[in-house]
Amino acid sequence: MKRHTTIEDVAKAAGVSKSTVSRALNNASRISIETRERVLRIAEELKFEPSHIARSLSTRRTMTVGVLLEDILNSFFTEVAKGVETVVKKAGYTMLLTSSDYDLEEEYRLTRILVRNKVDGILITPIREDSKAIEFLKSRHIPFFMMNNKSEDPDVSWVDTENIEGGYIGAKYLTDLGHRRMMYIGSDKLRGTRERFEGFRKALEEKGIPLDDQLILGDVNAQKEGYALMNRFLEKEGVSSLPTAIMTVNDAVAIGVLESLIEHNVKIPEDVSLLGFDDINIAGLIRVPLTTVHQPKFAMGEVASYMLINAIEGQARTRAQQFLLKPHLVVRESCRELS
Amino acid sequence: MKRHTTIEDVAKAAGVSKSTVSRALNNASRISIETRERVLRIAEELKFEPSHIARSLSTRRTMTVGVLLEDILNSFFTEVAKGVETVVKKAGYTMLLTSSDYDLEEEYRLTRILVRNKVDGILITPIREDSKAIEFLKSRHIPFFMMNNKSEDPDVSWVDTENIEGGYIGAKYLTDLGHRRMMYIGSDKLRGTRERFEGFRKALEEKGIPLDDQLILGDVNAQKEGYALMNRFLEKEGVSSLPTAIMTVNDAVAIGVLESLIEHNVKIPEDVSLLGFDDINIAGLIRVPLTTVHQPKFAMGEVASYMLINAIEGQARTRAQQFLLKPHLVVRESCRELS
DNA sequence: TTGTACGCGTTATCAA
DNA sequence: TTGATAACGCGTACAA
Repeated sequence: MKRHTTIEDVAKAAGVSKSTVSRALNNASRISIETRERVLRIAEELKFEPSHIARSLSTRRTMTVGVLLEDILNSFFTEVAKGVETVVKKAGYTMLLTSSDYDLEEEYRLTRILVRNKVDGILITPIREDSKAIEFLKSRHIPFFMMNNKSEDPDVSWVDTENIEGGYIGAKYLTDLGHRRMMYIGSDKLRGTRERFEGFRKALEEKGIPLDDQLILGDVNAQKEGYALMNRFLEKEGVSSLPTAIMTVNDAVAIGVLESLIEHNVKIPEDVSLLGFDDINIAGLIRVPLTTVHQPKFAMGEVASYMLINAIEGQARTRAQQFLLKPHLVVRESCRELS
Repeated sequence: MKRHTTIEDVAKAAGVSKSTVSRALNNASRISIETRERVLRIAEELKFEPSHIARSLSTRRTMTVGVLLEDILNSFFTEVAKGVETVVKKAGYTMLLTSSDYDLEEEYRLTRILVRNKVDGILITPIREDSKAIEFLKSRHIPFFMMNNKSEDPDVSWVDTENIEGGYIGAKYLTDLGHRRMMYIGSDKLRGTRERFEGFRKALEEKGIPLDDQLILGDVNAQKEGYALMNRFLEKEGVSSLPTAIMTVNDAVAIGVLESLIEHNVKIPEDVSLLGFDDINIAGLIRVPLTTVHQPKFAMGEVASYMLINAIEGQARTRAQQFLLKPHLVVRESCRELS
């Protein structure tokens, strides 16, 4: 059974006590330059790596933040994570990344695992703002920050895009192009979708377009699901029952839908206009460059992690904070004007 | 200063000792049903979460595996990670995900952080098979498994695609289409690229096409870099000096290159044929559906993590293992036959 | 400036 | 079936 080198080994090799080694590694003060350098040299020779575990147990700090995303295969989330990583790393923290795949039980399970791991704080894109995971974090007084969702609770901090406005911008663009009969694909279980749909509704109302005529298709979040849903629809209802425009809850779903449409020989945007949401890095490069509503993803990760670390390290009990990010339309080639 | 509930608190509340609580939580044996259920109930009431930190310190196991990727924004790697997550989760482990961004120093730094965190094992897509990070892992006898790379060292376990064959398949396809003057974009610093290029060379040799006529452009791995490189090339050399076909080291780079070409009004595949590598999930959906060499990404993650956990948990000192995965060509629309 | 001794929260060992 | 006690490896008052 091989054991790793401990602080004790270094101490012996240097002929000093554990505390001296510890001071040499952390506390620059209260130690003579000579012994400090000698200890450091010996530690390096022995390839000593201080046990993060033991250190955390002692200091009650782990210097890690847990990041719990909904779908790691959707680059919306990895772009957010990239923003997180940037600021977190600069502050000396490590991020622990996991993904719930939109499964509430899994989200709860992973949250508890993060807490067991004693992360200093948690960044989460919650499936629902009132999920068990959120309740758990609140009751345990774990510093956390919601991303890509909102909460009515004034004690909860979050950063989110103005989804109603985003939905409105997108739908207004479609109605301005002359579309009257549309399909909205998303998940009514998610607040973000509901808000985007609310904006969609608002835009239609303004033009006096009845909502009853619209097709609302739900519970879809991931690319695969969008693909499967559209396949089912086309096989059941046929191409002829397609509306003139489709708005999806995010680009991943839009791409899945696009894939299905192409396989069924539906031309975009000639036969159907397609509008996404998020503006993920690939959106402009897919077969039909996707017109979509841009979300500031990287900034979302930056803001959330910056504020979380503030809360972790802040001495005074700071108030919860909320941030709204502005979306904007990015016009590409997936929508056409109706003649 | 708020403290979390510990095993001690539960013990007091239940009127038993720490050891009994511990047994109730882990060891089903050697404890009476009644006390066990009572303890568990009380633990639940107190929302007790055992400290993973303390447990790890005691058991010398963390039940986490570190996953160190090269580029988290390239979905090749997240697809591999998805494969890892699947088997790792089933075995009760958590994965700790990080990304080096092709930076050797960063790779080394992150490796040491993972070791400090006392992960039970490490899965790594190493930038180089002989990097400091790998040396470090070997010298410290940390169980690890290389993905997406090979090693001559018989003690090192790895899983990789047959890159030479992959490069050959791709280049042969291009030469069969009649291409004679090509451009190869990758990084000669990476073994995978060198191997793929070796296959490229082999295919050209078979047809008697001189290698000297080919343009070899290096150090490019990520989408952004591919985009920047092609921009520089076009601005310096002009569109007229473009070859008839471009082969890239991976799809991410191909997409970046495509982006640049489109902006310069170069038509794919009419003006230039473009061939990728990896077959990432988006490859078939980009503006010009990408003809590419498929790698079994998910399987790569599965094999590596399965074997790593075997090594971690295996009692007998198992030999190092090597796996070669077969690539195959996926023909889409980004290459054309030369008349 | 350095060393001693204790605490962090859990599991493992050995008695009872 | 239970409980007391010693690890696990590090940081840190407090003492020297």
